[in-house]
Order: sequence, then C-alpha cells, then structure tokens
Amino acid sequence: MIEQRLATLVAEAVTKAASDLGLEPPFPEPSFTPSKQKEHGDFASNIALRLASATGRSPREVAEAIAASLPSADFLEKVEVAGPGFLNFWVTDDWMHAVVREIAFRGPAYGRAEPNGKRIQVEFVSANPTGPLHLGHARNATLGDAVARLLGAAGWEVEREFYWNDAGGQMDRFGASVEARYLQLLGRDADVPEDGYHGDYVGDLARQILEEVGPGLADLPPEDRMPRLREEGARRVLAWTRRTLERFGVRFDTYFSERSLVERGEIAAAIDRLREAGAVYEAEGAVWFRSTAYGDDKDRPLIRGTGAHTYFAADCAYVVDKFSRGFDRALYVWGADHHGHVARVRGAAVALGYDPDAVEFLIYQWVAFLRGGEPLAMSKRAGTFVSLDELIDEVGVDAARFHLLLFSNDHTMNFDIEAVKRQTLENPVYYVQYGHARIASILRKAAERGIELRPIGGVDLSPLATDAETELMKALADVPSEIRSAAEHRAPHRLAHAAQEVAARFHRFYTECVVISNDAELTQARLWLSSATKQVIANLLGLLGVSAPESMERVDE
RNA sequence: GCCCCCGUAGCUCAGGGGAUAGAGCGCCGGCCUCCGGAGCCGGGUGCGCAGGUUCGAAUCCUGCCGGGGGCACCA
Repeated sequence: MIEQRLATLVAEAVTKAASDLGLEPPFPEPSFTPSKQKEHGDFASNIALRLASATGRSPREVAEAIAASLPSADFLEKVEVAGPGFLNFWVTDDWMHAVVREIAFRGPAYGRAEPNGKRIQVEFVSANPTGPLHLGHARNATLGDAVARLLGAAGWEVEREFYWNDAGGQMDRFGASVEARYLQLLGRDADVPEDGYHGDYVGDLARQILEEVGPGLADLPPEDRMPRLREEGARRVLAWTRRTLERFGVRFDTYFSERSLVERGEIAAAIDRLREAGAVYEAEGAVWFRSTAYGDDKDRPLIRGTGAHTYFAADCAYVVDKFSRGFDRALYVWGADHHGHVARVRGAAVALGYDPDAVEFLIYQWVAFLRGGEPLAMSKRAGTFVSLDELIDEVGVDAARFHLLLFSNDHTMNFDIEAVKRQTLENPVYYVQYGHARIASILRKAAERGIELRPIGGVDLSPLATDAETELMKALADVPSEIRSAAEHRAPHRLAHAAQEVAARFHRFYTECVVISNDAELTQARLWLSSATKQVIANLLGLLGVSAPESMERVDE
C-alpha cells in the first residue's frame, strides 16, 4: 500500500535529518492522509508539525529538512512543503494505475487484511426466546453482524454467538402463557397470567404444539406440564428466530444456552473462582460479588436470598466459558440500556483473572421506530410490536440494513418505516447499488458489442488521466485503510460512507468519460477501471451485508 | 443524585488534534445524437454556551445549558 511505502520513506528521512534537527529517537510514526484538495497533492503528512516543538525550530524548517533528506523513489512525482509545515506528496500516475491492477488481481480480497492470528467472539442479538425478534433487535443484529464481517476483513478469526437466555423467571412466565393457550385450545379453563405474554403469537405456538405433539401434554402432572410446554414453545421460538435472522442475512456459529451453564455446574464453579480471588462475601442472606473493588459503583448479588442465581452470576460463568474456548477477545454488542452492566462484567472478568481489555463492549444508542411520524409502541409482553419479519417484508433487507448502518452507534436514530419506504428512491443504499448495477450494465454492453476485456497484464492504463479518473482511483486506493480504521473503531458506518464516496466518484467519472468508445486502448483501460470499481463496491456492500445487484429495475419519475 | 450517549447547514448525519469543516434530503438554476437521468454540474448563512490545554481545538479537559438512556436479590 502506498501509505506504507510513504511512511517508510519519511521515517528514513526523519532519521537522517534527526541529528541536524537535534532530535532523539524514538520518533513518532509518520501518518498520512489522502489530501482532500488537489493543490495539496495526493497524500499529506503532518510529521513536521508534530516534531517541531521538540526541535525548537519552526515547523516549516523541520519540514524542509525532512524533505531534503527524502530518498528518491520511483513512485514519487513531487514533494512540497506547504501551509504551516505539511509535507505534500504527489505520486506518479503509474502508481495510481497499480491500484486498478491490484483490485483486478485480488478481487473479493481487495481491502482485506492478512490474518492476524487472533480469535474474537462477537456475541449479539441474544434475545430471550419468549417471542419473535422485533424492531428492537434490528440495530443489534445489523451492527453485530457488520462488525463481525468487518473484523473478519481486518484479519481476525471471528465467531458469532447468540446467547440464549433460556433460564429465569421470564421463561417461566412465557411457559405459563403457552400452557394457558394450549389448555384453552382444548376447551379447558385457563388464563394467561397478568404478567405473562399476551401476544397472538403465543396462541399460534400453542396451536403448533397441539398439532405436532397432540393433546396429551394437558394431562401431565401440573409440575411437569408448564416446563414441558415452556420447552416446546422455546424450541419453536428459537427455530423462528433462526429463520428470521437468516432472512435478514445474519448467521450465527453458535447458539449458546444459558441453562447449559447451569446444568454443567459452571455457575457454581465461577462463583468458587471469584471466592478464591477474595471477591465474594455473604450478606442479607445473599451471596455478593465485590464489584466495587473493580470499578463498579455498587456490589452485585450472585445468589439471591431464594437460592437462585442471578443473571449476573450467569454472566460471570459465561465469561469463563468464552475464554475457555480460546478466544483472545470477547465482544459484547449491547443496547444503551445495558451500559450499566459494563463495569460489573468487566470487573468480574478481571477478578476471574482475565485481561480487562480482552472483554470489549460495543454499546449502541436506541432507535426510535416510527410510522408516519408516530412512535411505535413496543411491548413483547402485551404483544404490541412490529416484528423483524414485518420490517423485512415492508422495507426490505438491503434498505433496512443500510439505513441502520448509516449512523454511528453512539447516535440515537430515527427509523420511520413509512419514510424509509417512501424515500426508497432517495435511500443512499440505492445510490450505491445503482452504481454497481450501472457498471454491470456497461460491462454487459461491452460484451454485446463484441469487446473482450483483455487480461489486465496486457492493458495499458496510462490513458486514465482525467481528473474524474484520478479521483476515482484515489477513492479506490483509500478503501483498504478505510476498512482497517473502521475495524479498529468498530465503526461499520464508515463503510457505508466509503461506499457512497466510491459510488459518487464513479457516477462523476461515468458522466464525464465515455467508457466504450472507438479508441480501443482507452476503452480497455476504462472498462478495467469500471470493473475494479464494481468489485470495490461489492466488497464494501458485502461487509455491510447488503447485496450488490447486477441490475435494478428502472423506476419511473 | 450518580453513570453512559448526543448537541455540526432548514432537516438527517459524517468528520473526533492540523490547511479553506463535508455529504444526503429539501430549495433554485443548468446538463443526454452516446455506455442505465435511481445520474452529473453549479448555488451555503453552521461546530449549544463559557473557560482551559496546545504552535494549532468542531475534535482533548472542566463547568453549565438542552435532548435521549440507565441506575432491582428482573432478564
């Protein structure tokens, strides 16, 4: 990559100029940013500005000294000192053309980093199996999936996990609700508990169970009946959840059951381990984790007075389980309502002997779902919610995902279903997809006209020299570092913006440059540039879980 | 009360120590004898307020104001 070559070059120059400038190592690592303006070259470095204060000289003097010490390099066209002390670099056209060759050569791998040898688990969605996924899960699913894809592109070995909260009081209330509906179907007198689940889907589950298992469950002893119906219901909800996620383009490697932690005795083991670390005490009939010793603002119960373990105790065991599976890092994708749990879970991880940085929390702010400006009420218990399936039916996977990935996870966002539908033609996702489809169309057109794309090794790319072409190539060249930095920041929304940038520059190129012309050499060069752009758009959309269509239906005004 | 996130153009948001702060929507003008006009080009008055750190602050720190969320022996 060009930035690395430049960095090496400048590092050499800094070392060479250091004695004249009176600088001692270590020197800061030179960094480069693509220049936004043409008169600032192709890349800029602020290294002189950062070194200036240590030398007692003006940044411009330092920049001059570094520039004078630069070794010559075949890819460098020109270097200038500018403004307060920036070093601006112009690279040769040949170098820009090399980007097109690299994309042609690497294809879907362009922008992906080499494996870094580390394993990360991304745990997300993790909904209770008490009902279908709904809008509240949409941002979590989209963000978690995109981050997992992004980390994979950045070299991590990624595993996606869905933590299935199949233990605890909510499950019992769900079980009692299914039980009541099941009995009602058989004409027996039963009521869904006040604090149970009242959505229509509970009746549907009961009907399914009745059809598939028969009426026999009604005559089980009462202490067996609810647990059995709870299991039958949960199993179906899980299958449903998988189907919905599959439709949404999200696949998990593992569904991890909370109850399996209990059954394997891992909760008790984790508490013992915390006890050995001196982080556990008993008070008021309960067992407590001294999380205040690890940065939390209050201690947290592990075992309730009733003898039942808390959700947090399961969290502790889950941390142990995660790391016992050999992950270097565990990433939790949590909604803003969970931010208060960060300190205690990280505290537990530390008390259990893990590196505090090995547990990572990606917190996203709420999405306000609206329809025509009206907020949608959502309660799974009351059964008033819009399911993720309905969202997919109504808005489509691509538009929904792209919209949800357009904004930083730190921002609360609005998602007006009506608006996203109505503005479908203005949704940036279509702009990007249109770019991809448009290129596909050009390539088809070229083939129809009998123009064969020659192997890129034999194509002279030097005709690519207009401003629009150079700007497009720069955007393509910038993608690998965009991906790297988006991964470092766990910020897939940057990719959505990068994709728009590439598409915008392609549309400009398309408008200003005729791709298929009578000039055979120029045509080859431009077809290859188009093809490379198509590849890059597909790669970026792929990281967002959005499809890259070969064609799109024409839409009337 | 304590904790977290946010406040950038009319609206929705990028940018998170560096040069003249960007994009989409909306609004007003232009642009196809040709490869897809879901496109392109042009038009801009904006970093909540006040201090501080720095050669340099939209960006980092403190306080304040405004908005959202969280503070259970619930999950």
